[in-house]
Amino acid sequence: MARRSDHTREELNRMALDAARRITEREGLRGLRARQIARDIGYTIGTLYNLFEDLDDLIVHMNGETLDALFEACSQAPTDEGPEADLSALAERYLQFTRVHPKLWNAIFEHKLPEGRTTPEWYAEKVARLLLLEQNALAPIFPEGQEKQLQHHARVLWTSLFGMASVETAGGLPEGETADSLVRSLIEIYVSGLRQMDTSGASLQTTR
Amino acid sequence: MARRSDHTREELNRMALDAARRITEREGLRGLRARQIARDIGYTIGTLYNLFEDLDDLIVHMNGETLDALFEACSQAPTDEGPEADLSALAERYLQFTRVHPKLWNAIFEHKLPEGRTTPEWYAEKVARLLLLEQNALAPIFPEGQEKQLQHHARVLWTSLFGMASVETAGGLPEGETADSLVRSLIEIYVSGLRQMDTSGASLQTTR
DNA sequence: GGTTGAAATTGATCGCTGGTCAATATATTT
DNA sequence: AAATATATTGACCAGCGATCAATTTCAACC
Repeated sequence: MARRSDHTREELNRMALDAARRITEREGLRGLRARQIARDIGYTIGTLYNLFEDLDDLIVHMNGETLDALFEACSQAPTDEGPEADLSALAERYLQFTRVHPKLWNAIFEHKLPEGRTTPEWYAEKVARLLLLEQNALAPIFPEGQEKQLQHHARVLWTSLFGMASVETAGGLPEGETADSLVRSLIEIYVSGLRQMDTSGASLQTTR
Repeated sequence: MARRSDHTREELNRMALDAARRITEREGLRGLRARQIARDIGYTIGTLYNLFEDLDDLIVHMNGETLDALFEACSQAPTDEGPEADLSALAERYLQFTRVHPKLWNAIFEHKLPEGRTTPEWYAEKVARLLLLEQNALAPIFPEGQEKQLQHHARVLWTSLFGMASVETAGGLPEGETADSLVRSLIEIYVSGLRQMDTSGASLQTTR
């Protein structure tokens, strides 16, 4: 009952996170049990707690990998066909991911660390990286030196996209309505509104 | 060890939901324990399970009351000062509620019923009722007979508002940015975009 | 007023959970 | 070969949600 050297620490980490992902995809965060992960990778619970501080830590790492996969999917979108097209393409990839991996994606927002604990720095970076994609797609709308406005409006679109995806995965849309259709209107109308403000000089106003 | 008749069944229900709400406001859904609720109302766990089917059932009822409170708060907003003003006022109430009761509001979306169970009918109605407020505020933009478009665009704004509130309560906004500021841009720009489409006749297009 | 049946309340109990840790076995270093 | 470090185990703990037989009280009826 001890060192098996069947796998390196890195391999065990991989195996555990893969197992956790499989369970979460199938049963959601609610069905994720430390004991099941351990069983799935052929080790005991003690070994699992030698790899991760606790279940929260493991989930944060799993969610980090989900953010990576989401970024990977979103990165495939073209970035040179104009703001409306680029934003739409980006949103399409995003929503496709949430539709293929609803429970995995949900886990990112369902999971709350206990009072007083915060996500590590690298986690915030994975989140920020995604927002940058939106920002880049929207950038052509704004002249140089309006970074603040660009960031602001990119965030408007990004948080809205999140809301739509969230409501869709929760089954909160009626028959005939989809997140795609909502986001299509959002991009079309919001961006045209932005352009309008731009030509009328109104975009110089602060976001207050 | 039996019938105390200190309280009616209705009173016990109230007490239990109040206790659950207090705990959730303080510690979040994660910290909500059946035993603690029972302790707080001065009864044992068996009695609690005589009142509610299980913890999920109790949480659904608690969330239902949160939706009621949210509706109450949102209903206070004026409804006769034009779409932009009404939508802004509505969003303001909404966001104020999420800021005063972040964990309670979060519980609505954090809580997932186990596979195969669905929320009761009255719950869906409480959700739908809120969306109707948004729809009413937006209605003046649309001529008679464009109910479908109205519903669609109201949903765009409503899901976006949800996304912004959600990101804010999760602490996902940087210094200097707030859900209010995001939602202000959204309403201003989206509604002006809608008006634009209207006068150009483009609003006749389907939402596809 | 006494009897009876229904409803409420209790708390021991169950199977499970996340998490700990002394004991043990293997690998690595000396 | 001995000593040290590390990995692994699984019994163990407190606590969880949930169940239910036993008990007590209430309400209805005669």
